[in-house]
Amino acid sequence: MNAYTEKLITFYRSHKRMPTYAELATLWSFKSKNAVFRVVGKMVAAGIVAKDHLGRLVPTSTFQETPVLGLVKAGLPSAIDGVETYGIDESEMISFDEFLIKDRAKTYILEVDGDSMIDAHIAKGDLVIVERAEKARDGDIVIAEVDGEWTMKYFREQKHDTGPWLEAANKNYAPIYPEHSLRIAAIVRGVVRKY
Amino acid sequence: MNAYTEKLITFYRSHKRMPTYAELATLWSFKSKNAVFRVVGKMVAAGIVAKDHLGRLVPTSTFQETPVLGLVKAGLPSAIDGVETYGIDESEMISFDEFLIKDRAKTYILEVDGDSMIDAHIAKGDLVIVERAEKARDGDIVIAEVDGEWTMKYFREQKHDTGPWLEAANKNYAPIYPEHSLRIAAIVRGVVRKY
DNA sequence: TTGCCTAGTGAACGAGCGTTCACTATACTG
DNA sequence: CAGTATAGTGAACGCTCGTTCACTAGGCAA
Repeated sequence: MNAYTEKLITFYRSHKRMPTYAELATLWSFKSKNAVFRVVGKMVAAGIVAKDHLGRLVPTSTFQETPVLGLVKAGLPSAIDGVETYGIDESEMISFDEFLIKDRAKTYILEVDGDSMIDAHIAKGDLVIVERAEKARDGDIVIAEVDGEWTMKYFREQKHDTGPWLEAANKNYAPIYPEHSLRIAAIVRGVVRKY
Repeated sequence: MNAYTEKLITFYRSHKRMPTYAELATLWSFKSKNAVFRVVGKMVAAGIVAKDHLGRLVPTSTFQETPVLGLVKAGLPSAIDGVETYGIDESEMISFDEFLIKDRAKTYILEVDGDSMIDAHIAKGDLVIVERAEKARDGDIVIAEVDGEWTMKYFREQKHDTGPWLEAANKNYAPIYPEHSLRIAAIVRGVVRKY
């Protein structure tokens, strides 16, 4: 991660687009676009950036991602070295948006209220990433309408005579055996909590 | 969210840059760039996209974000309507990357191992977003090196004669009163879990 | 010293950019 | 029916784009 790359990424993150060669000349303190042209050429060769079908720069994965350093408890020594020394070149990088969302058109966020899924470590105030779906598999955490009321629970397929039912992750809540209707609206794909 | 906007956002997400007017003409099935020019003009007026200091299109918040529909348990009726009807125009939108990360240069991701923070609903396999820091405040969840070992715990300031100490969120783990050293490496800012 | 590589300058190129203008066809208004 | 918006076409504009070429200065090897 050299100085050129750093400034380029900073530009991209603040402007939400790639700079032109003229802008890069200013950014990198070159007086000629040709100097920029050759530095960019090396970056492309190194896979730091990519080029469009007609010359324009396109960001690679590096630009929106955050380094994953390792386990918090096991194998930490070398990982935590990274925290101190900025030695992030070899670590994995992820973007939360890409990590959490598979099908954008079907994905929504809901804020959690209540404690019925607390034993699954989904607490009040957490955000859940849900994906619209009509069907779920046993064990999925689903957003469902059961007998006219909406709720988030574990989906249980069969095992009870009356067909699919719902189970809370909290022993204070009884299982829900739908009387009239059970309609799946979405499946929970992830949980996010911020402090 | 009309058809023009949808196609534009799709283009941006797959190409990671804004299209040119010529590309938009193809995308929107116009034969003239002028038709594009006027549609874009209305979009800019409506705040859907923005323009650069020299004409080029720049994405707004809409482009990388996901709609937040509402609470899972309370006030759900209207919110869940959104899930079904795509009526997402009025809902809040967030980008996880922007939501979770304040200072990119100081932020890293760690994978959680062990169950010492389980009562804080941070389980094995979760990812924690941490921000490098030397100091923490009472109650923060920190990544720290205590007497040569790395751990994730609640940071407790004073209250014990020997100075700051660490507390697990699991009654099976005893509090940690550092004998020689307690060094804060990072503060936990968020948790992410994927199913 | 000579020769060669590297890094940078500065001018020039065609192509594609966003934008403007003149014009056409359709639809709504009185 | 004429009159006026509205939406689209197609050609043209100046400007900036990425790229190329010719040239200069410094460093290193033979």
